[in-house]
Amino acid sequence: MSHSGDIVKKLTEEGYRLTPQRLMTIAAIEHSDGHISAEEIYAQVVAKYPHVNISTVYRTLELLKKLGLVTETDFGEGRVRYHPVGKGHHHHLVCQECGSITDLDETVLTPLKEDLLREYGFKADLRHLAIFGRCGKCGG
Amino acid sequence: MSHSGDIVKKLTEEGYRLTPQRLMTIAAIEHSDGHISAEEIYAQVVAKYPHVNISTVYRTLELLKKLGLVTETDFGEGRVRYHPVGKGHHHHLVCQECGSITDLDETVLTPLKEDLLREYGFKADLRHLAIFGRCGKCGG
DNA sequence: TTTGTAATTGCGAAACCTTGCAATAAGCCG
DNA sequence: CGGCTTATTGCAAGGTTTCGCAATTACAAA
Repeated sequence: MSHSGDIVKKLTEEGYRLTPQRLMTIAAIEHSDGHISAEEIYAQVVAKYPHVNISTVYRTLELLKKLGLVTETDFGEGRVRYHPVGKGHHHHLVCQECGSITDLDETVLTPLKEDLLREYGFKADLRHLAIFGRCGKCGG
Repeated sequence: MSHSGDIVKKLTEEGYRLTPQRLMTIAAIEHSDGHISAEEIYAQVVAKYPHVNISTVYRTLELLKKLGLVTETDFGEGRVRYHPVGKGHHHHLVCQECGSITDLDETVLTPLKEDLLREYGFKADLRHLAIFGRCGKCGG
């Protein structure tokens, strides 16, 4: 299982420095509901360290993505949201008509992932996907 | 089958005005190899109408998307690419290690689409997807 | 604890895309 | 063909994200 601190531990193991900016960014992600934007993270970090720059938050997010510690999902809002991998994976059905969002278990994409691996030798990174379309209510 | 002019025809039918800016944008998309960026479209339009603004290109692209005439694909380059629907659908496997791109027939996603429709009544719009991961050569 | 070094940050600028608003012009109607 | 209406455009400003560079600082080693 995972708990708060996993991300910090991994960073240390990999030899990355634990700066206050990184620790605050990580805390914001881990204490969020799991779908937090860079701007929201930045707001929390600035509350404690007013001189911090938002580009540092973006750089931390990029690092955590690279290490596979957070996933990035585009809900079509004009900005991207972040989720700690330790909190589990899932996907979202986003209705382009009414904007409703339905959560989806990650197993829905397992057959596709296996297909791509078998047919193309490709290891797809499908951990937190937003799929756009029309929900049942809005029909087609 | 489809040919150049389909998009213009559809716009007329739907009551949209055929401005030179729109016609040039459409021509650029239709004469492209099928994966053209807004900036590239803009460069072609400006060559003929130097006073045109890039926001007009973006607005035309948004309109064509809404009408289902072009698809938008994010190859992870920091900008999005456009493709005329008339030229057929396909998907891409994008390797995050070496950057290689493998084309994929759209049928690969048919089972997933049917699944989502059956289980959730959701009509997924999966016409031109970029799937990220690692290709066979780069392994994991 | 102090020093050294290289990773990290802050800053400013820039790239990509969107939006509000006033000016323009496409297409309809006479 | 000429005027009318309103969709469309250009412009300018703003939002999100990235990047180069010089200054800072975390951590290792003395």
